[in-house]
Amino acid sequence: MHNITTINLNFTINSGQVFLWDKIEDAWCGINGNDLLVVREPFQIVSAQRQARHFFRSDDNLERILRQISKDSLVGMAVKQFSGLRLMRQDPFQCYISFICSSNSSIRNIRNMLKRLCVKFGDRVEFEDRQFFTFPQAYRLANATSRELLSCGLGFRARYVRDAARATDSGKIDFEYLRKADYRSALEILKTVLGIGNKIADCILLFSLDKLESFPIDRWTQRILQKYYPKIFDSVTGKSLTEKKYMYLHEKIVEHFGPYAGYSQQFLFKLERDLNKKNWL
DNA sequence: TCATCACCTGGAGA
DNA sequence: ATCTCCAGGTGAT
Repeated sequence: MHNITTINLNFTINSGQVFLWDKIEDAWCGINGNDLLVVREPFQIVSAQRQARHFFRSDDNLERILRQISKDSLVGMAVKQFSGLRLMRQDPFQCYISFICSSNSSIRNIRNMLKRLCVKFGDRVEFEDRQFFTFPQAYRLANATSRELLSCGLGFRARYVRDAARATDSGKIDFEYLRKADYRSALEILKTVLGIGNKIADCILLFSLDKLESFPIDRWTQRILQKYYPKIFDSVTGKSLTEKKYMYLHEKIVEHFGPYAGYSQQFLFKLERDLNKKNWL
């Protein structure tokens, strides 16, 4: 049960990384790009499940990472409390669009927007007599009309989504290039897309492009830093996070939490949201 | 460079 | 029921 290879799907899926997952009977079903993933608990990664291994980042040296981030005592506590919580390696395009949609919205609402995009622009797949819709290809969203996007409830994000899809479709944004690029360069490139600022860029980098030093700083993360680390992160006081402040904070964060700060963030985020009884999916 | 403010929408809380 | 408020931010002034 406390084997380090055992994944707790409930913790993992309900930690704000993904939006298109549903628990159906005893299985968790999720959309990842063009794939439908179906997993059941207790879930243990075995070598044969190549796709699942990749998705759940089983290539990470988890023992080393958890040891490293547990040097911080609060993170260490969260690692024990949420044993089995993992970072996922999502389809980059889906992750990119998902977090662009997350802007000034709630998890429930984000999920609704994305589901409607899948139904309207994705492909229908069947599994065990149930219907699912995969995530749209970039060209489908790039060619969508604003009326169609608005009908999915995107609101002011419709323009962002269409422009972002066009950037991918035209090759201006190349995820495999970004995956190989260093953290800072990749961040700057993502931020050239309308609707992507520091926070959303960090989410995309952490959840789909293997940048484990990313530490998205949002309302919750700010709150966590202020509440538990008032001395170290005393610069989080103001409401607005300016560009300079964000960069400075990120430096301090990596200095304190280490090169796997992204994993730390995931445990802390889960801890604080649960503590405040916030809903997930 | 920094602080304010508007922004679509729908769910939760009063 | 009806209304207000706000939600994992960003872009424009």
